[in-house]
Amino acid sequence: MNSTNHYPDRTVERLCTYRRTLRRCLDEGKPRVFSHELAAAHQATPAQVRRDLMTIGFSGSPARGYDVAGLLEYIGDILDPPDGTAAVLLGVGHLGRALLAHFTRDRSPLHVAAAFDITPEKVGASCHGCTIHPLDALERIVAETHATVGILAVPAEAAEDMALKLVACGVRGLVNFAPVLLHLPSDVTCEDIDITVSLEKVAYHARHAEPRVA
Amino acid sequence: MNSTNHYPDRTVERLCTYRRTLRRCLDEGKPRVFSHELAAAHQATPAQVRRDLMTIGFSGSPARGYDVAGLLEYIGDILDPPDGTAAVLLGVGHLGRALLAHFTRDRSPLHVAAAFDITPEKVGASCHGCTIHPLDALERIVAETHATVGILAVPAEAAEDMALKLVACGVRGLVNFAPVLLHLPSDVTCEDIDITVSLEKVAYHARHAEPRVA
DNA sequence: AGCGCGCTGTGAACACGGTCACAACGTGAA
DNA sequence: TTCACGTTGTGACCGTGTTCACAGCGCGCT
Repeated sequence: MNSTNHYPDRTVERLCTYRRTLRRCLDEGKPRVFSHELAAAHQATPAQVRRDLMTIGFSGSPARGYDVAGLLEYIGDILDPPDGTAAVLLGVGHLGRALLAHFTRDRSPLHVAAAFDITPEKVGASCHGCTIHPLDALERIVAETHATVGILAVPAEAAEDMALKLVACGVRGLVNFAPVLLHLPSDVTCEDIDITVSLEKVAYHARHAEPRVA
Repeated sequence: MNSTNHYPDRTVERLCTYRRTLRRCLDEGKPRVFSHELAAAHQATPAQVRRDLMTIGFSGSPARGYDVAGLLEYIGDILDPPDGTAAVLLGVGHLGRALLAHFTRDRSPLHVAAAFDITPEKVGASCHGCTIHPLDALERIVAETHATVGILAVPAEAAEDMALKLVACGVRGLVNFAPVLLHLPSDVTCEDIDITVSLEKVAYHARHAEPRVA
């Protein structure tokens, strides 16, 4: 378990979602959870949950389960940098606005620090509490806000350009909503969210599902 | 290769994206492609592409590659029902509106046939060319439009309820944007798109990426 | 016509994540 | 104090998806 190249992607993903359940437990005043409870709240088996917690090195106690507050903090230490994570949004179209609305509502250790758009008449305006900046302010604002991730909500044609601009500013993580593959340096992490593909996949599976299994 | 339970999810996903590249080839008047060209346009190796095409039973010719038009049609026969796929959208908030805008622009064999919302003042209005219906019209309209997939863009608290309503109407595929796990019958396919988790994952990986690899 | 290059098709090996099954152990009851 | 139950921690196993490596083959060049 060296310092670079940490935990597997799938495990990290589940950690993010375990947190939600743990927070709910905390809200409900539930001090301890069992692996099977966490498993039920996710798409997982108890063994999977235990394996994940083993992977990150968190121990529970037999017959009493895992300490909710302790686990929550432990996961937080893994996922969150001490000073929170700042993101910048590129492209304030329909999707960009929806994302801004989402992240101003959503309570999470992540916040969108600034938004950018090329359209001159959008620049200077504010959307869901976030000021829209011109593109040429990107480098300055990324530096000022210490943003480490970028959200690409721009048209497909502009996506790669914008991605490279972000990378040039030092951003090393991207979430890309444009339906194109971005060619990026290997030290940049990119998560593609392709709504059309997701829908087509689901439509396919829905057509070919067996009538009934369980 | 029985009729139910078809191709692996990952393969289907790549087929969706291969189509994009193939359409672009067609637009450019390129009649044939090699596996390494398709691979370069995706996150894949040439062997992966050949394996996918082998899986679906499409043959190319050595030294000339794959026929673009033929492959495009072949994939279309696999992915698209003969009469297209209709989807319904539940929840016309910020995200719902962005999705409507997206799908009225995007040319694909998929279209959003109707939108639904509980808010009385939204009902009856039209958004990006799509009429917003009241929830109690769901069953009728799903039947009329032969919608097979549902898009959930509702708050987390309402998601499971809405999902079950859709399933009761005969919908067997869901795309869920709400940050909760839906408990559904096993013959229903559900794809979760969780933007917060994606961002947290990317932020994590960005923090732990090795400084440079290739 | 013959040759060589470069592509496809595919069995075999590999890697990874997920699951099983069980030993170890703490807790609560008797 | 002792016992039995239920849960954790984990080595071994398994299945799936990806990659390797090479045989087979068609095209274009000479």
